[in-house]
Amino acid sequence: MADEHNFFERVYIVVRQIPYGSVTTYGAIAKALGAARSARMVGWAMNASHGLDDVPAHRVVNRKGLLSGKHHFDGTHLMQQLLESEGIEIVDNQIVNLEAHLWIPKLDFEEEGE
DNA sequence: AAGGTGACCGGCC
DNA sequence: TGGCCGGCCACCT
Repeated sequence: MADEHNFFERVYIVVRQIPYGSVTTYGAIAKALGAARSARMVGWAMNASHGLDDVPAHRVVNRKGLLSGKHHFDGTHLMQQLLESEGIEIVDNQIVNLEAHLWIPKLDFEEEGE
């Protein structure tokens, strides 16, 4: 009954599966949705994720590990502190050793049937 | 219905 | 890594 017909929901589903202390990139999410070229749409979906406590948008960063979306959070450093709270080091709004915390979502665009 | 927008990505220098 | 340019695609007005 999930509104998976919406691209946004698809993004939320993936983001919600991001484990604690891990982060992922827009490209990875987009790829998991089968639309690696729609990475921008992923960001769009995140923008709509405001108010959705089920969507840890703070665990989503751009390709370089930059907290691109921190600017949209309630607090300026809210996103950073959230990540640091999970054991992720952040310097200059950028994740340190991104690959160490990088988590690539599996193709769950049909995993929801579980 | 059409145009503009955007929390991006990849390629090139 | 960093800066610039084009492409991409769904959402909003």
